Amino acid sequence: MKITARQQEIIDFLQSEHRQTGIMPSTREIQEHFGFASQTAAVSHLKALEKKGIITRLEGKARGLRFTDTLAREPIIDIPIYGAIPAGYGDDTTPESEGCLSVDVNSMGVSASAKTYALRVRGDSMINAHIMDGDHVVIEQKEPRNHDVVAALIDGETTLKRYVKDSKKCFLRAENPNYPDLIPAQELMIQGVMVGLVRGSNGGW
Amino acid sequence: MKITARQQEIIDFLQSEHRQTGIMPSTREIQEHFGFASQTAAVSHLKALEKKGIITRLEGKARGLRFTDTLAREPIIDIPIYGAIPAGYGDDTTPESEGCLSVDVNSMGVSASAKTYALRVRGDSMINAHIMDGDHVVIEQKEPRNHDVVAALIDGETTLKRYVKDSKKCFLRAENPNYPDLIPAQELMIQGVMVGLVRGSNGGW
DNA sequence: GGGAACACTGTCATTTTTATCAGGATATGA
DNA sequence: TCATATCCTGATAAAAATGACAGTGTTCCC
Repeated sequence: MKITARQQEIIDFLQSEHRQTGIMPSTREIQEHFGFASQTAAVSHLKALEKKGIITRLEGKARGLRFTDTLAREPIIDIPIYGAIPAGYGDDTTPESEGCLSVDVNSMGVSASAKTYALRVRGDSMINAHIMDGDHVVIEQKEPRNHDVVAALIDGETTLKRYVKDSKKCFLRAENPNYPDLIPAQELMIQGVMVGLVRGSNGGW
Repeated sequence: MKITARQQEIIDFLQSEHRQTGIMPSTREIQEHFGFASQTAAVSHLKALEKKGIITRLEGKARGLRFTDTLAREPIIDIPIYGAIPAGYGDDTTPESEGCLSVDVNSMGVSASAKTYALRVRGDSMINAHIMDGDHVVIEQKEPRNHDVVAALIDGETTLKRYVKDSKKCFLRAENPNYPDLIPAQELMIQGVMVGLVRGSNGGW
């Protein structure tokens, strides 16, 4: 089953309309766009596309169109990006967001229900964990396990550290020899565990 | 302007319907779901939500509803993930995709029109560029500039290397002392330039 | 106590949209 | 050559959906 040139034009139109307006075009709008004298032309094209599995139609519903693979795509979560997390975080107050990072749950490996946020990394204290200045790390609010990378609140600023647990105590360690090692974890507030990282060409690397 | 409990219920319904069906519910469907005796109740709720800026309505259009912030979110591009890229790539043949990486254009910094694909990194030949085994790197098909990280085809396998240009020649260099340095670039096919990186908790790090 | 937003009922006109029936013309593969 | 798919016209019925008008209470704030 191949898609004909005309059918591809229809698909492109559906896609661009949906991107721009947020809703699918009606058969009449398709008709007008292509200059069909009859609205039936649009209908039969949609039928053909449905038969080929490109679109799914919900019968009896206005604009009841959907790209079949759109639902197949993993759901996308919007992760808010915070530059720095204020001290009182967690107590209902929503810190200022510097933007949004939208990724599908599959490629990041976080569940959609998890409480996550992203942090813009400043400095190179975690360079040996291959986390660079300008990277965005995705933090999930949960209990850290040994050797997890965690976001911790130190002196009012959030920094990334390696969480290390020996037989007795818990420590936080920077992954850079230039930074002081081993900070007792008891005195600190651990805000979450790193579960992902996004590096972009605009992220300065 | 606060959202009332009832209005939040409406929002939740719109959202869940849109997720499930791909299209927005009509006023009648809202009416039926909440058990309103009158369809006007649904209409006035939508008006209230529009006034508060939650949704945008396209008047005179069936199911002409959209969450205002959905369009504010940067458009999302679907980047196909390839494990290994066959030799003849570029000649119309679409290599097998191992899945999809969906990211908004802003956080990655790639334009939606650019030809991009993602590659799962194997090995640690670029560890000093802080690219780890299991990472997904986003490759854009364009001409490399000096010191760009590029995807190159060597012996039928795609590998990442640093592109270095001195006064006379172009070389490819691994970012790991254990790997052989300096491969003449002329003999190789450079497939694209790294523009982004995604590391997930399922990506083994 | 008055005004305003909220959360509805009930009715009705109008527009928007789907859907189907009956064709015509032109390809393309068995 | 016959069947089948493509890509259309033209007309018409029916359904889906919006939109507007006139009300009824309630709550909350000034």
